[in-house]
Amino acid sequence: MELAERKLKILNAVIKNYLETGEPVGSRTISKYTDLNLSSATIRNEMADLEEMGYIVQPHTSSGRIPTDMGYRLYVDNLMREKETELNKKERELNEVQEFLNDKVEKVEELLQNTAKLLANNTNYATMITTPINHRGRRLKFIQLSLFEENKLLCVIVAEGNIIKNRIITLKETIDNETVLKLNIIFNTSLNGLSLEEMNIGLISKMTGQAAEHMQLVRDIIDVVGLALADEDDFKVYTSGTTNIFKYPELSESSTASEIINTFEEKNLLTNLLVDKEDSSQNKEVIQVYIGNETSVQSMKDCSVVTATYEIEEGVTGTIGIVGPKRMDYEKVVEALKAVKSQLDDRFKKHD
Amino acid sequence: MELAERKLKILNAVIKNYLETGEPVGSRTISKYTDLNLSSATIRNEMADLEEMGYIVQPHTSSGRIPTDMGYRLYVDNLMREKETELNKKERELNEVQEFLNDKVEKVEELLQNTAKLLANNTNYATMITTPINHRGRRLKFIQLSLFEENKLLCVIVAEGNIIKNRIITLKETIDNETVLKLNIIFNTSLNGLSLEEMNIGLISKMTGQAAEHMQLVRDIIDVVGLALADEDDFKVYTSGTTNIFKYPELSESSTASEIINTFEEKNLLTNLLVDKEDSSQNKEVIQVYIGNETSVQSMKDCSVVTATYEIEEGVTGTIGIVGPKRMDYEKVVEALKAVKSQLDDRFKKHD
DNA sequence: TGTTAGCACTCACTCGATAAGAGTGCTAAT
DNA sequence: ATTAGCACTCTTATCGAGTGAGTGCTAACA
Repeated sequence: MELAERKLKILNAVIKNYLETGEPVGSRTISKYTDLNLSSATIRNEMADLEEMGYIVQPHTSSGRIPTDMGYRLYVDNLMREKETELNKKERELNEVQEFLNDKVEKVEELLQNTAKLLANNTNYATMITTPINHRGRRLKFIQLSLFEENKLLCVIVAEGNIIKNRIITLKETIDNETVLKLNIIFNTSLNGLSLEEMNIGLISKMTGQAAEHMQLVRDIIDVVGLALADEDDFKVYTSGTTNIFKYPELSESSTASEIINTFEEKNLLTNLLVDKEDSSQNKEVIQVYIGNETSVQSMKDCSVVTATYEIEEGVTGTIGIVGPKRMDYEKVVEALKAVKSQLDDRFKKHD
Repeated sequence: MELAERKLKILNAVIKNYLETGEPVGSRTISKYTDLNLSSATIRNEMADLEEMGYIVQPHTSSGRIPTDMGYRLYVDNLMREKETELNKKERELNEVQEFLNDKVEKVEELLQNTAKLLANNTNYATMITTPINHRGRRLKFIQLSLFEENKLLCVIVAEGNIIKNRIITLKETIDNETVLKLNIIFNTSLNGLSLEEMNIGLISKMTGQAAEHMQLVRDIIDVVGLALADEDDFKVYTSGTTNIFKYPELSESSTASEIINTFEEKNLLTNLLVDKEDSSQNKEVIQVYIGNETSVQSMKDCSVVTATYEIEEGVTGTIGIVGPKRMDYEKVVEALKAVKSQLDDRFKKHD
């Protein structure tokens, strides 16, 4: 069934009003604060239709209407206008972000944490942001072995994208510095540019051949390198503004709040909010909105989650997420996410 | 004024009972569930005295009594018995901890996070734990420079205690591998074993003398090393079980809970809970209890904080903390902290 | 045929009154 | 010194009445 123009306008008005107030909205309100010039009785008829179609409901007989998940969906997909009229405001926000992000933040960790905080403060919702990860297998760029103690070998492993990992190998045999130098050369000439999968048996036997006396050590090092490349211990989720959810009565009830906050504390639960959409990779560009049960994370069933993917280079992406009540200000959130996303993209590219 | 034996017993009974139930406790309850064999009327008289002395109060006229902060203090300092009778139970817990901590946890980060979680699950309070930090200035143990890109120099800095940091210096001039080798030798012979303060002007000029063409670079590297040694970016606070506070009605009210959880989210606020006692270093061995306003962190005024310091080697310590309602089970908490502390101490010493 | 005025009805919410229950302080008796 | 007894206080739960927002439906209207 096609929705008539007028119905859409009314639905839009209902949702807009509900987003602001959080109270069920009645026919009289719509009739007054809308340019439709219709009496409340007419609005009532239309609202009854909209209810029958599933876009709005009454919390109890004879109260105003609130949007259903389906109603929100329609709003987000078709009704919502991004506030492109308020260009100056948008630009102001952009500048603020820009200024903030350019400010003496050297470490990625700090940058991301600050971004989350900025976003939380500006939106009044809970936010999260992941470190960027490489979806294609990581390649080894450089390796440096050094003997820094009698029997301890430090392996510094630099992967593509200048991701640096340190591993310490405790030696069973003693080796001299000359050997270390030799190993360095062997490893850097043989392994560089290879991904985990490409380090195969043939290669290993060839390398152990070059350093016959230290077969075992070479194997150990390759193992360590392999594990280090595969290891995603540098994948982290930063959160901020968790307690913002207390600003929304519908989420403040102790059991609800507890579940949500718990999800934010258990970072691995949080990633579920962010990964499932990696699969549906139709368009990473776009900002995704998950309403209520659409999130597949049970504890978020009363929330909406809006995510954006930022990409610091081909195939290396991270996710930014905002969690709030279903009646969140989608326009503002989408706008803010776009601003932060684009700044983040730029920022990384500059520094690369 | 000295407290008579009987008053102490009654106070103890009041507090014990309140810890369990969270409800104001009346004279009748005490009279029945205590071996004093006194009527409720007598208890009432004694309780009136105890109230006058400031150990207990009535939330409103004609209700039972609850302990004041002063009452809790007396309890913690003098009345509380550690459950040494229940040796088997204690031992069981110890074993559980031990088993848990020995289980395939390689990285410190994971170990600490797991410890926090274990403690939170066992106590039903919110927990936190800091990484160990060195209170004496850190010394440089080893440095490794390598050119891993045309104009990018990787500095791997190993400090005492095998704390490893990576820094990347973007070069203004180009240098060859030979120079890097030379620099490595200069740095390792000149700087090793020195703390930040000992890297003085004289030393720097001597070093730039040895590598005359690269004065600026040498200075830059020394700067980077200095910053890296001073930088405590590896100081982290891990938390767990924040949402446990919802299990206690007196903390569940949205505004109270929000403040507490917010403090847990802002890790730097949390450190305030843990550092102020570093000063009063009389006895690090002992477990510290902060009741209500004693914590100096405003948001924790309705909570008690119990902390323990673990030491992985002379001068390198971290802190474990438990936050709960003032009516927390102090005995259990102290016991649990002791168990975890000792396990943690051992664990690190073993691996060193 | 679409729109509107009018009206009866529903439901949540507030407020006050009432009753029950837990606990106290005080007095007088033991 | 201890205790029984009693009047008193304060909280909490429950109930009913009153109010207000909002609806659905019907009948009149353009």
